[in-house]
Amino acid sequence: MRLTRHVLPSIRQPFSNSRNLITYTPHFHLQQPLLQMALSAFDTNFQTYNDILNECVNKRAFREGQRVHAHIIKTRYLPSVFLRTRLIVLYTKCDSLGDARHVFDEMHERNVVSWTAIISAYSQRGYASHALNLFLQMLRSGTEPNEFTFATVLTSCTSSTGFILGRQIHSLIIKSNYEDHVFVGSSLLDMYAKDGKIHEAQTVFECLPEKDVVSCTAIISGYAQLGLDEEALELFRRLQGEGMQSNYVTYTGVITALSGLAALDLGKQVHNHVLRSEIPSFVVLQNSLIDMYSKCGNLTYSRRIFDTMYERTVISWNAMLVGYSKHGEGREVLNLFTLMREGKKVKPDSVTMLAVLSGCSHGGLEDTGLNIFHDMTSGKIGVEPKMEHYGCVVDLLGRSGRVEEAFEFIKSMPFEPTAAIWGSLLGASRVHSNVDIGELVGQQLLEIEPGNAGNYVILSNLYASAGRWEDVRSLRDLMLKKAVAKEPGRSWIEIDQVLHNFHASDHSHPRREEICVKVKELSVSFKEVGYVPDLSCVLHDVDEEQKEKILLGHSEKLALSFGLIATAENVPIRVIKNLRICVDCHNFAKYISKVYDREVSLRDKNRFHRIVGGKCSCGDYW
DNA sequence: CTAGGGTTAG
Repeated sequence: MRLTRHVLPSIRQPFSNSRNLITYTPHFHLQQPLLQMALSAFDTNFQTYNDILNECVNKRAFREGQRVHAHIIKTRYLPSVFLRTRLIVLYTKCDSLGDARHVFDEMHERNVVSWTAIISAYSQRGYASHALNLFLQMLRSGTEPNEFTFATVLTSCTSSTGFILGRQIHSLIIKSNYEDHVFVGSSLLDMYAKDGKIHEAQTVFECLPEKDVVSCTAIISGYAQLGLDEEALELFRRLQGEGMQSNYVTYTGVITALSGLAALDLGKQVHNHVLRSEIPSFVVLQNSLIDMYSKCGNLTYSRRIFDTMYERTVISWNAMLVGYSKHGEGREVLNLFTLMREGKKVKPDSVTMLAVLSGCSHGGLEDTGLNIFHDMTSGKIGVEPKMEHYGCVVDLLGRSGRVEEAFEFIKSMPFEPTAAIWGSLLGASRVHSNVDIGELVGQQLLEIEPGNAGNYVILSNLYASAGRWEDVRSLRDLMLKKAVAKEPGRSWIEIDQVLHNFHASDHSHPRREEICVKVKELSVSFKEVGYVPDLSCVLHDVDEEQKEKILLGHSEKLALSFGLIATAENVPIRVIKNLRICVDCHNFAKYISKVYDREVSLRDKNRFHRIVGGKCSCGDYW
C-alpha cells in the first residue's frame, strides 16, 4: 500500500485519465529511485528523519531543521532523493534559499519532485530568471516536468523574455497532455493575462474542463488588472450565476475592478456581502477596499477601514496616502506619513514617497514637498529617490511657478529625463504661460513621443493662450500628418448601481436627446453669469460656432448634465473621466457647483477635483 | 515530497 502510494504519482498519465491507473503493472515501472524509496520505508533512520523534518517544515522550525541536517551529515547517513527534497522544502519554507540551493547542488541524483521544489523556491522568492534557468536545466537533464512543475514555472514567466518562454512552455504542456489540468491552466491563463493577451487567457480558461475558485479568480483578476473593469464585473456576475464559489481573493479582484469603475454603490454592495459572508478580513482584501473607497471618492470609509485594521502592511499605508494625495488633501498626507514614521512598524518604500511628494504637490504644499525630497537625497528617510521622485520635484517646482528652476533641475538630474518628466514641465509651462520654456520642452517632447496626442494638445493650448494661431494650426497639421491617434475621451456616472457611459461621438444613451438639450441650456444660462467657452481646447480647424458645438459635446459635460437630471438635489454629482479633464469642462463644472449649489466630484486620470461653490480642490492646477 | 489566483504607484 505504501509502495503504491509513492509509485502512483510518478506515472506519467494525464490527470484526467487517473482511472487508467488500475491497469498499471508494478514491476514494469519499478525504477531504481522508487526501489530505493521502497527500501527506505523499512529504514528506521529514514522514518525518523522524515517525521522530524516534516514537523520542522510544518512549524517552519529553521534551527531544529538545521540540527537534523547536521545529524544526517555527522552520522554519515546517506539521505535518499526523497529526504534531500524534504530538506530543500524545509529551507525554502524557512526563507533560506541559499541552504536550499546548497542541498540541491549536492544531490547525486534528482527527480522531478526535487527539480520542482528548487524551481518553486526561486519563483516564490521572486527570482524569476533563476527559476526559468533551472527549468531549462531540468529539461536538458532529461527529467520530464509534471503538472506541479508546469504550474510553478509559469508563475515565473513575467518579463518579456519570460512571456516568450511561457508560450513555448504552453506547447510543451499541450504535447505532454497537461492542458486540461486546472492548476496548470490557472497558471497559464494568468501568464497570458499578465502579458496583456486576454483573449489567449480567456481561451485557456474556457477550455478547462473543470473550473474552480482559483481559475475563476485568475481570469476575473486578469481582466481587472488590464483595466477591463466592466468585462471583469460581467464575468464575475456570469460565473456567480453558474455557481462559482468566491473567496477573499476573488473579492479582491472584483473590488479592484470596481475601483477602476468608481462604482461606489456596487462597491458598498460587494463590501456588505463580504462582511455578511464570514470571509476573514485579510489584509490584502482590506487594502483593496481602502483603495476602492478612495477611488470612489469616499475617503471617510477608506480611513474607517484603515483605522480598524489589526494588521497593516506598507500597502495599507500607501493606499491610504495615495487616497489623500489624489484628493489634494496634503495636510492629511503629511499627518499620516508622520504617524507611519512614528509607529516604526512599517518602513516607507518608494511608493510611499511617491504618494507623499505627489500629495504635497496636489495639496499645494510645494515647499514641504521639496524639503522632504531633500531629506530623501540626504538619506534621512531611508528611501533612495528614483526617477519618479525627481518627476514629483518637477511637479512641485512647476506648480509653485518656478518653471525656470524646474528646467534647470531637469538638466541637473543624474538620469536622462523621461517623456513623463518633460511632460510635467510642459504642463507647468502651460499653466504659468511660459511660452519660451514650453515651446522648447514641447518640441523636444514631440520628438521623443510623437505618438502622444496629449502633448500636442497642451502645446497647442499654450500657443493659443499666447495668441499664436499660426503655430496652433501647424501643430494640428503635424498631428494629422503623423496620424496621431487620440485615446477617445470617455466619462461615466453611476446612478442606482448602473454605470452610464458617455462618449463624445456616441449617441447610444437612451436619454441622449434630453441630455443634449440640458447641456445647451446650461451653457446659455452659465454665459449669463460669466461663463466663456474656452475655444483653445478645440484643435479642429473650424469656425468658432463649430468649436463651441464640439466643446458642448465633451463627454464630461454630458455626464455632468445627466447627473444633474438624474440625481437628487442634495447628493454630490460624481463623474469619472478616463483622460485628464479639459480646461473648459473644469470651468463648466465650477458653474454647475455654483449655480446649482451642488458639490461636484470629478475623478480624472491623475486626481480628484472636488468642486464646491465654484472652487476646485486642485486650485486650478492639474 | 513538488503546484495555480490577490492589494498601493506608473
